Amino acid sequence: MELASRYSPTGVEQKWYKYWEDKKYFKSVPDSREPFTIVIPPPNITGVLHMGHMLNNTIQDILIRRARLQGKNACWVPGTDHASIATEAKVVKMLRDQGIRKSDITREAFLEHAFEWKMKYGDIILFQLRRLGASCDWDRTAFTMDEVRSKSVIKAFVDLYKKGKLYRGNRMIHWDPEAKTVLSNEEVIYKEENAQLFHIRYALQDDPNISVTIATQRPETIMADVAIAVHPDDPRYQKLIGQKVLIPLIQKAIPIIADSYVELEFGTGALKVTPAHDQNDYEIGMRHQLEVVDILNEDGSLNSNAQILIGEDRFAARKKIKKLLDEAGVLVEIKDYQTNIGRSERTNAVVEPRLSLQWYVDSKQMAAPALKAVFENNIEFLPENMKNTYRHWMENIRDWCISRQLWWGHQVPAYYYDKELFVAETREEALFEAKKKIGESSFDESLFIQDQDVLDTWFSSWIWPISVFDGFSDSADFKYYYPTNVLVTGWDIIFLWVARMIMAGYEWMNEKPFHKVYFTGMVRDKQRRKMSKSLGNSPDAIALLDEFGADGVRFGMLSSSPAGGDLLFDEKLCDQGRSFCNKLWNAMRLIKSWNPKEQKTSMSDQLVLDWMEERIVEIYTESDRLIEQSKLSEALKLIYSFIWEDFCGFYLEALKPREEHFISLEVFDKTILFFDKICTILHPFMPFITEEIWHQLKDRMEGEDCMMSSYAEKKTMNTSLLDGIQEIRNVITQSKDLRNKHSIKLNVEVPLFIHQSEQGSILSVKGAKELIIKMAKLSDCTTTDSDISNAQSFIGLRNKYYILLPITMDVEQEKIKLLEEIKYALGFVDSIEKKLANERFMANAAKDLIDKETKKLQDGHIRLKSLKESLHALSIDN
RNA sequence: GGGAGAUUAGCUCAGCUGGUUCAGAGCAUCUGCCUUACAAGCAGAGGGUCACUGGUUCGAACCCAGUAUCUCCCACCA
Repeated sequence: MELASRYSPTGVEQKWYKYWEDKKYFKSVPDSREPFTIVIPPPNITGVLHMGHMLNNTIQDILIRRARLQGKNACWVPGTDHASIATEAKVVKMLRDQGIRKSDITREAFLEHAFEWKMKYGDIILFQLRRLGASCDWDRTAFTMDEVRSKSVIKAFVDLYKKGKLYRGNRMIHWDPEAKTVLSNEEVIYKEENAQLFHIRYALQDDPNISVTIATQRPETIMADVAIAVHPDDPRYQKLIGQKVLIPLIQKAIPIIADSYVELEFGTGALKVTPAHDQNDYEIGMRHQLEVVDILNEDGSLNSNAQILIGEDRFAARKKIKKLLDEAGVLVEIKDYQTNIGRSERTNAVVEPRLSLQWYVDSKQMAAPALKAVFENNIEFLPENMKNTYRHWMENIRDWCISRQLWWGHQVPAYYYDKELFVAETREEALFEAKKKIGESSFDESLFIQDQDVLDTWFSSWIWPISVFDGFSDSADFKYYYPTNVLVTGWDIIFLWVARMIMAGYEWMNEKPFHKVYFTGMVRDKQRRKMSKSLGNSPDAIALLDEFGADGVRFGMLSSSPAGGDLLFDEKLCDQGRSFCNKLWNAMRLIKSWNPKEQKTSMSDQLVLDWMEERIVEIYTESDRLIEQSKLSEALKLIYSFIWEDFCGFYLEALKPREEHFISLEVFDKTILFFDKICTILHPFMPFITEEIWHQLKDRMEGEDCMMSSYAEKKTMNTSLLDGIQEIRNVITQSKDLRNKHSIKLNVEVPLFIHQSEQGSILSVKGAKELIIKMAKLSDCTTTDSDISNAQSFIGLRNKYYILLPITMDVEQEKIKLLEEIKYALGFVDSIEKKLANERFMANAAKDLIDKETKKLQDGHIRLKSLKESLHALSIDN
């Protein structure tokens, strides 16, 4: 069977994914093994796979596959988030396209549409994750609004309420006029934007000739003004305090008050006080017992309290009122300035401060154990500096507004009868309580109504590590899998999600939800811009998978992605991943072309085999250590260069039969064994190609799959062998380089001489000679006791080497080269001698280090001597 | 306003507890090669005052102080 010279992931990836799934390799049930658990950060059902997901889930898959190879009971729980605001917006739009308005249908009808939408689109992203190779236990797929998760949410709410950690409060909140719901602080994104500052003149009620000029960015709210505030010490306004001014256009009289909140320097030093539409104004209003005039509707349009411009949207109203004020002659000036504007994370609408009655979680007491856990390193953060961010937020935590004026979500399990409030897990329970309190006889059930709001999406996410295992029902799964091992997520949701999960873990289970949090960076484009739909700079994830294959993309995502650091995505990296697949593929093709035969393994082959055996142990140990430290990209880079340089570049080249394809049985078998191990080591990173090669290499028994193989056993390493090969490779490179520099083609075979030193030479290693001759394309390789003056030379670890090239020597050039090397060697020796002569160094340095330095000094002296001899010989001969 | 981090090759970044075979990798560049697995390849090469200034130390890319530039987070004044 002829294999193409290029690896094609198409078909191969689908084949193996199905194979693994059919064999139920992703499935996990509690058993006696050690569990290794990850819960997925549930993607929104409105989402399609983007770069952030790919990065995130690649990392999770690597960790979970590695755990599986280590023999642990690996369990990766997938699922989706109902994404209250985002989904509701999508469904509203879908209905609008069908000519249906949300306001025209009932809550039940709307939810029916919404569930229908979810059924149709909600799991798309989970299928896209399969393309990436994600080895989730799909049987466990959870959804934040499915039965178990919904029950958990309600339980959590009722429990908190009973513990007195939930309350309703009438406060200034952030209102999203587009989604028509309240938002939590964390859902508002502030950004500096260009705005205008309007200076408007308010005339005194008693004397139209005197006026006060205020500065505002929102002139459309002047009708909601209830006072003008000035600083009590401001000399400009001293006489006016206590008097009244008229609001322009509507001529409403409002008092001038003094409040030290006002800054003298800003604007005109006079502040219009609008309690209904500004947090700080609200507080001023409270202090001065001012009324609250709300002139905005929930959609951001002006209501009848405004008296003018009723029904106009706030931004349209701003334009219009500007004209009106100008015509009235009260618009003094307009200044451009920059200010922070808060926008809704989901709809991007400018948020509106608004006074409203909402449900809150009393967060302060919950924060304490959550903060402690992280600072005592009971929960590890990666990168560590995220701890500071976390602490700052935790120490200044504000109560969490959890109610939302939406339909899609978990309806607040609170019920009202007249003015009485009943909170219970079911309507029946609440009803029972209500009747008990009110009295059965006078009870009118039609007056018994449930709270119309739903809960913040994050109120279901924060118990996700608990609810996916049905932890509130004390399940066996929960006991086995919780706490989970690691959470992999972006740092942008550290407050929205991570911090709250930790709080929830301690609140209900008195145990952390995960041991470690691996924060990934944001995926950015080459210009460092965050990838976003609106910029159009985000590549289509599926198209990428099609083009480069999942393994290629996984390689690309990971190869430049340290924890926490942002990833500058470049398709080139995926291309490099694809090339790597091709390299592996061709290594396999080479091995498959060999004809194993009963013959003795040559000495040089034996040397290479022994070396590779050591090298694999070394690479496994080192890469394992890196993964343990969560340095995944470094681990991958290490494995990559090992495979490319050592395995393909040296090992296979060294063993490759020159003309015939015959090879000794031992070499053949061992090579396959090595390749097996390499596949296993690489598998977590690039699962598809490794499984494919695994099966191409030889016929496997049932269940003998790369995904379920086991890691190489750790052994102590023979470092002298590793050093020996390093010297051999050095000699080979230098020999080739010298020929290259002198334009001697590689197929011109030339002799190499090794100057014997007291420690002998590399040729004392069995097989070294043959190996050097073969790899460096030499005619011969022998030792010598004297200097070869007409040859090109180079210095190895301990020996000097001469390569005899068919050229005439440039003596002067050679001398300069030697002098430079001598200079360096002198400095080197000198610095070590100084170091060793230093009492403080000898007293403080570890013994290991001193030994190492002593050895370095010896080597240095040998080199120096050899160099000097060469220079001497060169001078005498010429 | 408060806080965190960064500054190393043309670009993107490694460099763990200070120790001159550690100043590294990948990409890019240059030179030579279609050498029987791979041109998505092979053999090589060049390139850095480790932001700046001091200090600690026998020794500093690494520790300390200051300066400059940049990034991010939090809080927010109309």
